[in-house]
This record gives sequence, C-alpha cells and structure tokens, in this order.
Amino acid sequence: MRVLCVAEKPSISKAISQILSGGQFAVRSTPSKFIKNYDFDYPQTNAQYTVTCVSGHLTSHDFPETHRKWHSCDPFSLFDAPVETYISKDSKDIETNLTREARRADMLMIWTDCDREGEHIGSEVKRVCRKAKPNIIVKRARFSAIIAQQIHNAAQHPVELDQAQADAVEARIVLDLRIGAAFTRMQTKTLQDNIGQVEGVISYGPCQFPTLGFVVQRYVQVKNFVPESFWYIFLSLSRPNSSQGNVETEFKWRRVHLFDYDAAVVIYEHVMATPTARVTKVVETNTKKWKPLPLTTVELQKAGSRFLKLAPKAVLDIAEKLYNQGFLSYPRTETDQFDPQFDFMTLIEKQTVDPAWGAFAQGLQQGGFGTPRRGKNNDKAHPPIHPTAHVANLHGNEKKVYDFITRRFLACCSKDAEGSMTTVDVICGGEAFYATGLVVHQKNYLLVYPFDKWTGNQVPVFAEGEEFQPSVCEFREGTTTSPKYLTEADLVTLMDKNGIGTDATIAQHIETVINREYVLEEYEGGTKYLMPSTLGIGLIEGYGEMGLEKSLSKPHLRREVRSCLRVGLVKMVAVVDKAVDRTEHGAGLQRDEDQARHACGKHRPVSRDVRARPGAV
DNA sequence: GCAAGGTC
Repeated sequence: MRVLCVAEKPSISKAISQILSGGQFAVRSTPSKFIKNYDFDYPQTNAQYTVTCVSGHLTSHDFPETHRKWHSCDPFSLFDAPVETYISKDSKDIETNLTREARRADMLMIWTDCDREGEHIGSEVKRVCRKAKPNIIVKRARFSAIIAQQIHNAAQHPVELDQAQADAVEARIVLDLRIGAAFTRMQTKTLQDNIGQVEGVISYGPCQFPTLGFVVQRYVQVKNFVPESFWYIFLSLSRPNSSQGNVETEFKWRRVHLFDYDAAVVIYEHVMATPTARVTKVVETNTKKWKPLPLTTVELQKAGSRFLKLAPKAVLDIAEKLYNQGFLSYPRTETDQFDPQFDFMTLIEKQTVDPAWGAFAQGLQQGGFGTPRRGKNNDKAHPPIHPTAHVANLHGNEKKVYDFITRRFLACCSKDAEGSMTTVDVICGGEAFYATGLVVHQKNYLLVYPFDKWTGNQVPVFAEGEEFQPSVCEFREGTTTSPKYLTEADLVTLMDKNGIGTDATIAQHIETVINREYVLEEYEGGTKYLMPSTLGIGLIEGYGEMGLEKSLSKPHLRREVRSCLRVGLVKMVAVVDKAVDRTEHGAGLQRDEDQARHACGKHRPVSRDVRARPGAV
C-alpha cells in the first residue's frame, strides 16, 4: 500500500517524516522550491509512505470577469454573483506535485493542522488528489502535538475529514468576499461622490470595522469624560526604619474616598476630635508573584508592543523570520500549556552558553527548574512559542524579540517569586486605615524576566495595640481622571477577547486600519496611543445609525439591508461632512496635526484632511 | 482599487 501524506506546511511534513521513519528517509525535490517530498517505509501499517505538504490554502476565490471591475455592476449584485474557486498562480507548483504523487498512491492521508482552517485545507487537497486519482482512499490523521507517540497513533488510527468544518470555512470565505467587496465599492463611491476630500479606497471588512469600532468607542469615552471631585483623609506617619532611616508610611482610608463633600467633612471633623491612631492588627503573610504563562502569539504581540515598543505586526514578522531560520518554534499558536512530555531540559541546556542568561539557565539545571504553569488554551496544533536554538549574533529588533522569547521561556521554567506582605490596620478617630508593605525574599524568575516588576516597600515595625500620633492627618481633594486612549496592546486584547480575527491576523487588521487612515498613531510619554481619524469616527457613527441589528433579524432580508444601507450611507455622509466641517474650523488644530505627523514620521497630503485627527469639540 | 484566512 502506498500512502501519500500531506501536511499544512513544510516544517510539519519534515517533523512527521522524522518521527515516522525514525530519521531514515529519502528526500526528493518538487516543483515548489519550499516543498520537499520524503519517502520511507512504515512497517507498522505495512505501507510505503510519501510525506509532502501544501503551504496554507491551495485555492483563491474571486468574482468572474463580469463582476470583477468596480464599475461593471451594481455592488448589490455581488451578493448573488458567482464566485470562482481557482488554484492561485503561486500554488500551481504545489498542485502539480500533489497530482503527480496522488497518481501513484492508494491512500491520501491528510495531516493539516487540527483546526477549522486545517479541515478546509484538507478538503482542498482532497479535491486535487481525487481529480488526479478518483478512487484514492482519503483519510485524516488527527494529532495534537508533534510528539512521537501521538504521530504514530495518528498514522495508525486515521479518521475521516470533517466536511462540515470545511464547509463552514468555505461559507466564511465567500461571505467575507461578497460583503467586503460590495460594502467597499458602495461606501467608497458614495463618500467620494458626496465629499470632495475623500480619495482612495474606503474599505469595509468584517474584521476591520470592529477593530476600528474599539478605537472609536474609547475615543468617545475619553471625549465624553467629565471629571468628578472626591474627598479623602490622608493619614501618614514618619518613623525610623531598620535600614532606611526615617520613612513615611501612608495609611490608606478603608472608605477610599467619598464623592459627598459634606459627609466627608463630617467624618474628617470627627477624626480630628481624637486624632490618635491605634494599631488593631498586624498580619504578615507569605505571598508570591506568579511566573508568566507560556507564550502565545497574542501575548507575544501584546508584550512586544508594551515592552519592546514594536508594532504587533512587526513583532510577528520578526518571529516568523526567526522561525524560518530555525531559532524559534512556530510563532502562530494559541497554546499556553506545554505538553507534559515536552523536553524542557534539552532546550535549557542550549541556553547555558549565553553571556546574559547562561548562568540562570545553569541554575535551572541545578534544581531551579519548576514545571511551567498551564494556561487554559490549547489549539492542539502547536506548542507555546519557545527558542529552539541558541543564537548569539542577532542585532536590533531581531535580538530584542529573540531575547524576550528566550527570557520568557526561561522564566516559565523557573519558580514564582516569593515574598511576604505585611498589612497594618489602625483605627484613628473611629475610622479604619491600613498600610501595606512588601518584602521580596526570592526573586526567582524575576532575575531573568525584567519585564515584570515586583518591588518591595518595607513598612516599619508596628505592634498590635500600640498608639501613635499621625505625622499628617489631612482632608484632601482629588478628581477622577479620564481613561486613556487605546494602546496597541489594549486593542490586541479586545480583539482577542471578542474573537475579531485570529492570532495570526489580528496584527494585520490593526495595520490595515492604520494604513487606510481610519486610525492614527499618537505618542505621549514614549507610549503609542491609537485614536480615530475624522473619517474613522464618521464610518463607525454612520454604521451605528443604520440599525443593522434590527433589520438583519427581519424577513425580506436583502431588501431591508439594501434600504438600510442606503439610509445609513446618507447618514454617514452627513456625519463625515459635519466632522470635516469641525476639523476645518477647529482652533489650534493645525499645530496638533503637525505634531501628530511628526510623531508618525509620515506626511499626509492636506487634501486628505478627512483622514486626519478630528477637530476640537 | 474590494475581504479574511492560511503560509514562504
């Protein structure tokens, strides 16, 4: 029996060949320069194996010539237009290889990733192979990790391809295309016809718009924020500390603060009548700062933005490059738990030669190792991101990303930081206050992972029952502060939580809304914030006015959507128009704009003001 | 000139 195995990408075809053949395989080149065919015998099932792969999806989808040109049809007809499925130019070589190999095989075994897209890619492979050899037996290998026992098990107990999952992906592909193309053409045309300043394409995408929506939502929250005053009692004591001399310890009010001025004053006056503090309780508890979870793609992008100041897309691009050079494991993973059989020690050993963290890695070998925490996510396809080799000659951002991933891995393999927390409770004038102090005893993982901070502030020694006169007991006023604009890390979190895009595409969507100038980047104190442009706000407000939720649940769906869209687009035009008006007459705006441009490091043409920062309101 | 999802 000849079995043709097809994986989703080159790394997987190589890895399963290694395992199934025990390293004894022959390599053949293929018409595609990225892809190799591996041949070997697999006596366990009495078969001759050839393992090859595709490179993601084999097919592309688009409208036929009659509907491909923008002005060839009414955008609404795109919902009924035929959609063609074809092998893209880049995939022709892969198709040729599959066709040749399928002809001489009795069985096709699909080894794509065990996720929904993998099921669809499997169905694409099946179609090509069935065309080459109609009676080929088709099976699906199910595996959750590249681990010998699992791979053998998958090869010996194949299942069926899940056509329902593949169909679901096909439906998603076609819907995204129809909706994206129809809405993009329609809104671009409508806005261009009605607002002179609009140039270029105004795209609509089912991921782009929710992404933009988060940015606008936060902008509205900031804009509508009204500060509120509150009042509180500030209590502190200066007392000599064993090591640092006189230190001031602040005791926080258990009521935190009150928004009712009169009530706060009454309480304060009551305290001032007998302003002696008595210590009611001193509790010292052991506490830990947990080491980080194993690294997923989403976490890598958030950390990259927060700690390394790199855009999510940039971090992912670099990680992919390092993966292709063999330095990192596969960087697109949702998994934050290592397989119990994962070989940590071999990887730790490789890092012992590093000048910066080699000694720490040695410490892990000599008893410092702790099994990594297990998160809640497992995509059943890839392990958490980790270094697969030690590299010493990286520079710039590549070094930053590699260092971060390696430190994170070593931190995961270390132990939680340990310390003790002291809480001192006092009663002063009938009101409860408390002070807390932290002493770090064992830094453990923090030694290799400087991105987490856990600093101690010692409190002086207090004894239960002791009394003291506070150094300061004041009535103070504060105000609530406005929320901040979104950072890229915040946006990644929101998209991930709400299922907008996938781990591999979230960064792309953010880049898209920035490239289309729906979202602008602004810097404040070294942190990058995202805020919507006038156009971005107009688009979201316009769609908000359409009431799509309501109409989509009604019968006569198409007609409803159509009229809704028409009404919505008219409203959107009005909203954008008004926003442009504000921008043009907004005082002091030019200066802000120049600053924004300077910060972005790129110049926007003046004629595209609608894509600039919204006017002062 | 449109989308989002794979991957190189």
